[in-house]
Amino acid sequence: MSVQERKQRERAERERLIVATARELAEQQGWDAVTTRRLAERIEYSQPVLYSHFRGKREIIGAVALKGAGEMAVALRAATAAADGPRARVAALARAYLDFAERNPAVYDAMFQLDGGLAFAHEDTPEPLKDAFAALLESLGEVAGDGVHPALFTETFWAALHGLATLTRAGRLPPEHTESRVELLVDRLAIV
Amino acid sequence: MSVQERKQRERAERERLIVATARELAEQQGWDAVTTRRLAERIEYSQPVLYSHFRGKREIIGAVALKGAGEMAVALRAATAAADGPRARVAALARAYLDFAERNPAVYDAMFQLDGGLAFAHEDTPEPLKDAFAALLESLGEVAGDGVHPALFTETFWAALHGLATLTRAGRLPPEHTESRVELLVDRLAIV
DNA sequence: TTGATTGTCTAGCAGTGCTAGGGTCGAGCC
DNA sequence: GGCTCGACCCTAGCACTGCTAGACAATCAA
Repeated sequence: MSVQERKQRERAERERLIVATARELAEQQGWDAVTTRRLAERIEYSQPVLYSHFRGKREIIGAVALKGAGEMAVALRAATAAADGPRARVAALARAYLDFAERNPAVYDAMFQLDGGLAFAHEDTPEPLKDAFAALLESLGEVAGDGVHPALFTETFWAALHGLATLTRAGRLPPEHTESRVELLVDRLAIV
Repeated sequence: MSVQERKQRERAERERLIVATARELAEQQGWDAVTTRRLAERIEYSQPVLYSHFRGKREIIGAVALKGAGEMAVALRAATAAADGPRARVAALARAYLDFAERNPAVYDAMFQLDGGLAFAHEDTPEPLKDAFAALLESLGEVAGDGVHPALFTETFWAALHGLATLTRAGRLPPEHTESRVELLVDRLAIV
């Protein structure tokens, strides 16, 4: 059985390699540059190997998104843990979120912009996605204010951050006053 | 000279046809379905004709975006004109914005999601885009609150709306409580 | 009627995601 | 140790994409 186990390990390792390479390529040259041929060449296998791991390019994007969601959750929790008081936590959360989006644009796109074939806001939503939302909820829930459902408040705040992140990166918003916009958002939306 | 004028008119008419057809196709089957071949077939000309009007697909998307921006500005102004008082105006604006995004998803994508080769937040930003932003500013500027720059407030509010629009349509947010989210946004962000 | 210019189309390029089918190699049995 | 068979992977190819060169036809000025 040890031979089979080794093969399974190697397969899992290769799958990680595919996802990591796709992510790397996307961060370097954008998702358009992530073609199955280029990806195959970088992992030093032929194209069909990709399809033995994933149904298609879409699923590879989905895998990158899941990995990214896990990392984002960690980053958000780390940022909020270091802050004192609800107001500071929310501010830290917002900055950490935008920072993650700016530092990992391709991953962010995979999560929220591209079609990775993932289910959102569903019972069969993958765990990392639920957890990333939970990380938002933990800090945002405590500043929702009376009579406002914490989840609904979180969704709204998240949408605002998402709008800032995407419009800024797409050149629709000048990047200079990002900090002021975040402050405005936190000041007005969060009730401390 | 009348012959040349007629030709020019016909060319302009064909250009409108291209843009309208691209938009129609995109709204019906998504932008992925808008290929140069399909588009050419629908306008009953060969592909190269498209390239005598536009540098490429990207510019066609840009043309659809510009047309859409003009329509959005009209829709927003119509909605706010019918409302009494700053608070009601902002609420009407927000609803009209999300309504436009929902009713014209392909146009909305062309404007804010896809690369149409347009310049944003620049001095050489095309007029329709500036005007759409101006339409937002007209109603949002009056509820920015003391010490907050109207343009910055407008950008932030707009980003929040954009986040709601895109996340909802991409299935990242459940569509049920959109109205509650909008109310929350207006209540907290707008200072009346 | 000719010559030139403008306009359009056919055909093709390099690239895309994805897959069928053949071949190789190694694991497991005698 | 040798053999068989199945898992694995690669070559080659499909139908499609955006875009363009070059041939051809229609229209204009002289």
